[in-house]
Amino acid sequence: MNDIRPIRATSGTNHEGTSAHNRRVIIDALRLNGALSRADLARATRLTKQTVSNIMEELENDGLVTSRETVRRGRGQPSTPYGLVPEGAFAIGLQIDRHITRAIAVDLVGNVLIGKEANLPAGGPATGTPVVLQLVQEVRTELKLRTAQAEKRLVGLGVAMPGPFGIEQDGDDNPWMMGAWQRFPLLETLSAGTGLNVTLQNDAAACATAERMVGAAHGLDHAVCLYVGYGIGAGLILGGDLYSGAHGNAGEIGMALLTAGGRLTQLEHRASLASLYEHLGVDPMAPDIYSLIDRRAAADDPEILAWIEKAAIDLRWSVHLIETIFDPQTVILCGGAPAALATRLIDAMQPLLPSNADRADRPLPRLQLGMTDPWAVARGAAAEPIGHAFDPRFSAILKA
Amino acid sequence: MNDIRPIRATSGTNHEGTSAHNRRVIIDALRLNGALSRADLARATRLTKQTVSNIMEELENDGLVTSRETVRRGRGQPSTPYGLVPEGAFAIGLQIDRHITRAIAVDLVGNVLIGKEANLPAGGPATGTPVVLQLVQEVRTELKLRTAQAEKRLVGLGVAMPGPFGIEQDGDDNPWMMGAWQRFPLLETLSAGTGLNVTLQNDAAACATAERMVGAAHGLDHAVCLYVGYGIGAGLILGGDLYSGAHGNAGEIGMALLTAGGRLTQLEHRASLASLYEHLGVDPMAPDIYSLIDRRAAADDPEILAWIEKAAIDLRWSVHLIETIFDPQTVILCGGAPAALATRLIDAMQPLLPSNADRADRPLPRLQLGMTDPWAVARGAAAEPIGHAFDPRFSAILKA
DNA sequence: TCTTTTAAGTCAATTGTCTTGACTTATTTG
DNA sequence: CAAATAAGTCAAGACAATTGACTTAAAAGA
Repeated sequence: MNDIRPIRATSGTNHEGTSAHNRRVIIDALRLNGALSRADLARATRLTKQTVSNIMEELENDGLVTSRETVRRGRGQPSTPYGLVPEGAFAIGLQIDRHITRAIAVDLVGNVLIGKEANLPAGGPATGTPVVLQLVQEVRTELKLRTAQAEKRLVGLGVAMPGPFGIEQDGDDNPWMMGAWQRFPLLETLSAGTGLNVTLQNDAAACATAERMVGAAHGLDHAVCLYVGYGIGAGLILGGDLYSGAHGNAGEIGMALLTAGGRLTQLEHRASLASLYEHLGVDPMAPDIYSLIDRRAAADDPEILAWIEKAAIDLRWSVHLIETIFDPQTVILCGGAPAALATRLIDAMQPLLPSNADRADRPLPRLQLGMTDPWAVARGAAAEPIGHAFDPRFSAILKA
Repeated sequence: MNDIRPIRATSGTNHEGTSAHNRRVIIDALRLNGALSRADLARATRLTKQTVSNIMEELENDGLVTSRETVRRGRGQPSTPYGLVPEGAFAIGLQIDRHITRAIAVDLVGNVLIGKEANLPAGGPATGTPVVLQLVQEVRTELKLRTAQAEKRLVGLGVAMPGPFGIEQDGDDNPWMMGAWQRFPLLETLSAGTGLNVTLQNDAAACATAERMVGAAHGLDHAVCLYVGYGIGAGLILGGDLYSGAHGNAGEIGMALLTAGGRLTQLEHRASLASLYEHLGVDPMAPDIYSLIDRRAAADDPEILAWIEKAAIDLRWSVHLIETIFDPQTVILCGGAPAALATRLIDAMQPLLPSNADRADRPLPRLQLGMTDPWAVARGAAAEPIGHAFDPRFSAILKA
């Protein structure tokens, strides 16, 4: 009698879904192509001139776009391009790493306005959460002082930290593995502490998000970011969207197993900054380690070069694996590695292993260098709420 | 002056996109849950009762749904469930393999109505295309005889064959690698030869499509089908959709490199029916090879068991890799391997390697058995046009 | 048995959003 | 200076979902 089976279904949509989608499509087109006239937008989106005009008027009233100088392009009435207003929206990005946390404020077009960092005390979330909340608060306050409208145009707080999430791991007691943070109800805590919409992704995914919004993956539908940081992971842009898997752990290739020296080991143990620090015998906790590595790499320090040679073998394999499995348009090396190290790694990885990605008509290189500054992860974290609020996506048309 | 840069943008949508989406959502809900009343559908899709009623009337007129016996569920007017009409749509699926081709006809709910197979002569597309077209024509003719409406309800021809596509490979002259087929303009030829909409996917993707429509991946958003056939590949259901990559070659894990016996080799060389045939010294061209292997496996033939032991090592690694990289809800072993072999493979793969997929709250097993009959690939090929025509997808709301 | 409650489903009017076609404006071309 | 071309607006129309009142049919309770 009481048939309470849950019914599975996709949500339907209605006029508002249509309208929301079309707004996003227009914002996206302006982000990808720069300023465009209403007529250009109508052609590109296949909407009618009139529809575009109506939406543009709305967007202008909402402070998201403004008109630029008219341009004459041959016959006919000159067109009036419209461009995104950077101050149309803001987001805060937060990176939580092993011994450091960084918070930044970005605007609608991805400019970094403010960046602050702080040391994270040992002791996990119990002692770390107040530090993190304090840092976010500082950035938020400064943003408020700079731009009066910022507070009400703040679309969310994006958080990035190393994964995997929700797994009981071996060596979970090792503070470097961040197990305590990974099992902590971070979203709820930060949401309650800030009153903002909070989202979480792993650091590789955050890098991919950043590359997609303003970097080498801009406008690409299929790209994989190979993130080399303290750990190693892949951020996946598949079909135009970030892919996170069923539990947010997709792309954790650091945990992929490979046979090296006759025994099965994790990729992470062979090619990551952690393995470099170990190789060099330096303390990963040292505050200036990033610039130290950068300097030594730039000076072609033989110890570093030796590690690069070794790591390149496994990274070459990783690129081959990524190309074979994902069939992307390009692979982007990005993230926590200093620029001098990253460029040398890429050089050492040449020639890449033959793969399905060898095609005569490639418009993009198989492997390219992405962002390598220490703030890249935070930028990606900040890009997530912006993208969530403004990018065209299937779920955005569906009813709540 | 002449600024002819192409403008990149997502397409907008309008009322028809909305309506098309809502129709698809309803059909999808009926496929996933079986017959549902209009009120149930309204709740599940978040559409209003009235909207659902309007759409149901349309769908009934189009012959896609019919009412069932009314059911009393407590107080209130009894509800009238509606279910999909199997004869509402048909599709033809075509598998092209190394020495054999199979064509089937399926209906809207995935029933296989007709299946025919033929030997493919050596010589590639030049000699094979007429055979393939003939086979499709036979199935189509028989379908027409059985169901008067079938011809005008035929939504397309789905083709599946081994990948990768569009690559110049080593050993391309080897007829077993099907290089000539892979570079042949198959879509155009079949489209011209049949007048149908034709789509192409690799055999692993086809299996995943079949598992999604009527098999173990039914209703799952994140599932990977590990296809073990003459080659080995992965069919990827990511975020509710089949993922094919930038060039249709995503999931070609057979070409992934691993170190075995001290040297780098492809997974395909270690664990695939090709490697089994080689191990057994049998001719892969033998017409009854499938049942031969099935019988020998069922009888626990020691040579087969030896191969299974060896292949299980690499397949365990594959499952670990898939879980690590895709973070799916489940992995499904499916495809061209006979049932007796597949079940023994799964047993031999236990225990699986520890991975991110080890979670206390798993609702599904990490590895399960999917379809293993020789027709699975053709079924998946046939499922593609049906899914394309009736499943909710982002691209279906966009303007042409 | 009769009334009330509850739920399915319909009817008719309304609303929100895109589309259509005619029109205006501004520029280049000949 | 007229014709051609393109950007952009105006006002009416079309389409599809929504709303709220209504009808129908069954169960529950008095």
